[in-house]
Amino acid sequence: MKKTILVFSLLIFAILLLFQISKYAVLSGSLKIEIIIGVIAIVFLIIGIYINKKSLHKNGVSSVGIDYKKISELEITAREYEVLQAISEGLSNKEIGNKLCLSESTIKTHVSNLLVKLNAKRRTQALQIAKSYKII
Amino acid sequence: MKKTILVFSLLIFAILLLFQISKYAVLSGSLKIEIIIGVIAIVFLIIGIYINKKSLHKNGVSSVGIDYKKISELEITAREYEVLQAISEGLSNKEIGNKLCLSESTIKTHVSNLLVKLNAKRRTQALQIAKSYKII
DNA sequence: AGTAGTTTGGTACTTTAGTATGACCTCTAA
DNA sequence: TTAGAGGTCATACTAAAGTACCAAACTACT
Repeated sequence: MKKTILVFSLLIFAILLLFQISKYAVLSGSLKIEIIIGVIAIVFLIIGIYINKKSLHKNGVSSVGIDYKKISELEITAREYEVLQAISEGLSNKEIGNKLCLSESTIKTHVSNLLVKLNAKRRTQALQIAKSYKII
Repeated sequence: MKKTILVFSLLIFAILLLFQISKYAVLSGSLKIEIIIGVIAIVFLIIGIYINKKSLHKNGVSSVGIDYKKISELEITAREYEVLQAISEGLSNKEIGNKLCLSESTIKTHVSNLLVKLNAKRRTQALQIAKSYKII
């Protein structure tokens, strides 16, 4: 948040500076009006692109990162988290067991524990909840 | 494609017009330089935002929205898509039936069709595939 | 009016998921 | 050293999920 404020302050300052420079440059006749307008146009074109990209990142799908704090808050263990990730890949219990070199029983135990910790009734609901918590 | 060329031609013409108007307005002293620069800045800011949005739409799917083209490409019907969305909310077949005022049998039919169309073996896999296609 | 596609629902069945419980092992901190 | 936590696996069970049919009704288009 602080970074955003800093960036915007600098941006506004730069724009004001640009305005003043261009104004005096034109009045003193040291620069042609076409060049000033061209520079202004290019600068604001870039700013427009930048702002748009930012806003898309903000309310977009773009991954923000995983909330590791939440994972430990929910007391989800490393093994359980591995299983959760495998579930999100759409694997069955047997396939997860295969992938992690464990028996299907073990996976079932982990899944059961996960469902309790995530307060879910099904693995699909666990997925939805985990996503809302930003832990996958 | 023709539309794009037309839009760009008009845009370039408008920009050139703007340049000339602003130049003569300043030289004749009928408008203050600050106002001209401000207008130029705003216009190019908007153009920048517009171009960026266009380019995002162009190379693949827009990072924000849903790839509706892909949905129809996969021949997923409206009802099936509703069911797919309900699955992504972590609902069971019975709950989906409840939500859409349909029997569980009907939901099972829709789910089965969805799995075939998405080439998935399980609903969790369907979810993962649907996400990779950006249709949910 | 007939055809194709969608939607809805059913039965009967197999497979997968999930629960409950108990057992054994390993590691770590009190 | 012993209690606790994490991990592993098993059995037995119930509940969902998914498959494979079938059939009727309801569009929309020709």
